[in-house]
Amino acid sequence: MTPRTLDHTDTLELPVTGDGPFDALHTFWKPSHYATGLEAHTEQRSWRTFRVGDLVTGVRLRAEDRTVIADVHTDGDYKPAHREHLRRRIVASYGLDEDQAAFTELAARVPAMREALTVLGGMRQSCPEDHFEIAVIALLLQNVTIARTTQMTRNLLVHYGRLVHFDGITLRAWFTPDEIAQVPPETLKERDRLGFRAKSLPHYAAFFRDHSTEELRASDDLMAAVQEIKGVGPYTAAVIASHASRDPAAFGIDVWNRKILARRLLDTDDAAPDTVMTRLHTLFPGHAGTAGLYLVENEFLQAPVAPLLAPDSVEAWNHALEHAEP
DNA sequence: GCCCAGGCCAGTT
DNA sequence: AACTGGCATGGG
Repeated sequence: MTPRTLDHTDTLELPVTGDGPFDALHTFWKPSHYATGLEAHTEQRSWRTFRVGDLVTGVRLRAEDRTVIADVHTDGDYKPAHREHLRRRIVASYGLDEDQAAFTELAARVPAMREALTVLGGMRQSCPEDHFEIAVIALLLQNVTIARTTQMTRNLLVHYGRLVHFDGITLRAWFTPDEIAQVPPETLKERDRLGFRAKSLPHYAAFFRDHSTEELRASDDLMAAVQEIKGVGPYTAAVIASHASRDPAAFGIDVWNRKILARRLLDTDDAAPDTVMTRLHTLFPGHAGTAGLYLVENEFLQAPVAPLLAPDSVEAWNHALEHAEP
């Protein structure tokens, strides 16, 4: 499959206005995140695709001190509205305007958080996905191993996403709700191997097609609103709230991070979800999500799920994506 | 075979 | 309200 080439069309300089330190590497790249092909990271720079309305954009990100420099690549008619949309999206996705002082103050008083804070201080939540995209990712995480989540993600992106090339890197890009809403559940089940999720994805697509990001951001109870979608429960709703809406208090607990938090906060191999959540909210009132993020990422720092790319392995990365079998 | 994965729903107590 | 079985699929 030959990727569509995106040309350099803009450069955005985005100051980090939130207080406290800024850890660019661990803000752009999360050691615990599985490989999607939507983003690639080296020590010095990151690449990521964004759907901006009708446009597919490819962005190279790097930081110079407290300024994030985003080199934008597109293949379509890039207008001032696209530029403004993308600027807001990147600032929000990486929390460049968020204050961290409240969390840092709480965290400094909790011994179990000391190591994570030392190693990752200045890391912000990262969610380049919009509400629809992160909802789909959470759906694909439900009750399966990461290997199968990765398989399903690849199937969907190969069949319904885009393949693009810019600044020397090849990446996949998301499908929009419109682009996938009409795919029949049988196809999602049989061709894309989604299993019982095949019935849910069309409901997700229809909901996010009919409710804009702006509308959802304004919702006074987002978690309740998205749980109206068939296939969205407490876990998926919390992932959407903590990631896409950046609610620092929301944390999606699953069998995986539950064990990590039980060990770090309760000194036991495992515990009931309620026990873990109560402990997390008690230790970090209003910031349970941020606290969970720090503890989980610290856990994966030494053995990342999708490691950083060495600069000389970009060729192999591109080849793998361009020759992926559906 | 059997068990379990970075859950959710519908049907029972 | 709180519990339970079933749901798809693939890997150990």
